Amino acid sequence: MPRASRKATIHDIARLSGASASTVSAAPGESWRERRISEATVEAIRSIAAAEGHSATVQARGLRKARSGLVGMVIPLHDNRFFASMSQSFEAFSRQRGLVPVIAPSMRAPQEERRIVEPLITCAVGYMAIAGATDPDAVSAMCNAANLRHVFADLPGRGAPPVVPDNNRGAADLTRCLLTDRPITGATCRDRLYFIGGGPADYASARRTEAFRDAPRSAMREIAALCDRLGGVPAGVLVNSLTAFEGGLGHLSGLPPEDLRSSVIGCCDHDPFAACQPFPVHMVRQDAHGLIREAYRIIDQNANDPVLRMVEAEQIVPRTFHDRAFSDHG
Amino acid sequence: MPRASRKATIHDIARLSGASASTVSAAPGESWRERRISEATVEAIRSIAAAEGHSATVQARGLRKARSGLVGMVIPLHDNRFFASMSQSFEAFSRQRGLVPVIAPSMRAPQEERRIVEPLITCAVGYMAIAGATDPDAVSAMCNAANLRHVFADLPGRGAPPVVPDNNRGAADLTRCLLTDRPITGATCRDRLYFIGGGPADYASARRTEAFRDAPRSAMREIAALCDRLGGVPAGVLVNSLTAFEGGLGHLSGLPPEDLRSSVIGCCDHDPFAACQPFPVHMVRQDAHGLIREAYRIIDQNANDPVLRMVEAEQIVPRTFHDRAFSDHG
DNA sequence: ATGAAAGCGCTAACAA
DNA sequence: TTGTTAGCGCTTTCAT
Repeated sequence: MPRASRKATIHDIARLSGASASTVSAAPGESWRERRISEATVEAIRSIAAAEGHSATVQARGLRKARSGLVGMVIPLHDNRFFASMSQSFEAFSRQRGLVPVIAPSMRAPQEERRIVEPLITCAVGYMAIAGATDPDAVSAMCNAANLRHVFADLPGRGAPPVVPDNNRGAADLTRCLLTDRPITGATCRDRLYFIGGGPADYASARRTEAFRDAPRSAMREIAALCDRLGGVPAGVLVNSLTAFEGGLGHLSGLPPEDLRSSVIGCCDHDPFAACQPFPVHMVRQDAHGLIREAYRIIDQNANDPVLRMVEAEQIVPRTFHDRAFSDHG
Repeated sequence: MPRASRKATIHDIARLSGASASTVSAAPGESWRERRISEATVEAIRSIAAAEGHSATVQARGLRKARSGLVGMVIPLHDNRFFASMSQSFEAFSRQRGLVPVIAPSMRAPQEERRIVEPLITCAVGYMAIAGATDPDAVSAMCNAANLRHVFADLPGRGAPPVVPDNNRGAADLTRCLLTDRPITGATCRDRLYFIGGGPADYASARRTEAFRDAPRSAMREIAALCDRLGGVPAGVLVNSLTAFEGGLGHLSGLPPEDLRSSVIGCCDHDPFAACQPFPVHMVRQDAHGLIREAYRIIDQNANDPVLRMVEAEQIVPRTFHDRAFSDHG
């Protein structure tokens, strides 16, 4: 089924059209206007180029113009709701600008992160977005050495503009919702709000792969121990992440339903199925699209100040999972 | 913070090391052996190249060798568990071979699919994997015109080797599990097994974006109508996809728990949270990694026969969601 | 054991 | 309004 063994070049098109190579070169884009080439010539060239299936080779053009037409993005992994949403948005914004995005997963390992950034740099990407960086300073150093503009998303760095979700705000809103749902007096130990699955240390350590993998189990132990100590499920439980929430469910779903009746459960991350429990679950959906929109705004503006940009998250009220499609992160 | 304005070239390194450009060119790889360059010279060049932060520009090398070092993959969208797993695997296999993967989402639209394939071709990708193709024949035509090897995954095409999940086998296994759980006599209409959320037509039409988005709602209507007609939840419900399952839950979770006690529910797709319901759920997890492994086997073997390769799916028994980490797709 | 030189396909001055 | 020319940075014969 294969056909042509060698692709046509502008010289072939030049020969076929009777024009010169440079005229052919100018035809596809808009530069023929400045070069004052007649529209007729351009049309003629375009049509025979189309017939021959010619299109400028990215390598040659890139070599000449010192730009590859590629833009890079680093994410911890594809196989994750949040980062996949970011990929999807980055794709859309990039294509919209006529650029081809190269998205590479770092696997949450600083070493791998550096290994991933290097080929992106030698690919001559125009700029780079780094999401969930484990070693932002190292990445910044590499980018700066190559004079490459970059932004950080989700996890901040000091070497380039960072866009982060407003986690404090999100958690605060969530807490307020929980309190509205079930006024908490704090009269007894059980009548309080507890936070499960990571604290301040999470930023630096628990985001690493191994800890990440173990998060469900450890959250399950954590919540089981808490309930055991208190003699029942506390009035409010706020779970840090979906992974932890999964573990939390491991304990909570084994309990008789009436044990949960007077408790409110919340999670700082969102998943439509996770939201669908026999008890109400308050969730916060991170705005991955907004994060990337903001990142692209920085890129478009050519900003490079390291001021933190916050993007607000969205409150998800309990049991609304069927109001929106599973894949609808719009 | 930016530093060097222009990247060092082999000529710079040549000048600095006292060697010639061609010698510098041979140093990084293995070709210096055939060229009988002394190991000492190579080491010297390598060290000063490293010091200068030099690495061969992909554009120039690609132009010269007519290969870009890129490999392409087309997926319907990033923001989906199944396809994200495929991306993740494709990444790993590609990097393992020293190639940079470019993964582009087609949004399940044939027109977009063609728009996406074109830049990949002009990027001179070495080969291409197309997952969930909506118009495989058009893609094959484009690839063949560019003499580009390619394989299809998930959805087959006739123009290149296809790797597909063994859906029939998966559904059959699932059905057997359901029947084991709750022997179905078929004595009454309710005492039967029903299939929700798509039939044979799904392959061609319902996979389209619009239908995809509407799937939860339509599945919810479908199952509600069924239960209404039968006067209750049937003995067995097999749901086609996660999106449909989400809609199904919209109905089922509103029912009193005892209404579901004598029914078995199954889904042809898998999600750890979806599996965590107040009633047992049988699920099938597609082997995205296996699909890509097989696709890469085809690429490595340079095969191009259009014989269907099947990859088996994995049975997920009810309520095991906390046995594995959320992100652990092994 | 190494250097010189000729391009890969394209674009942008500079001519005409 | 268009053609000619000189490279972009690298690899690869072919000559030393």
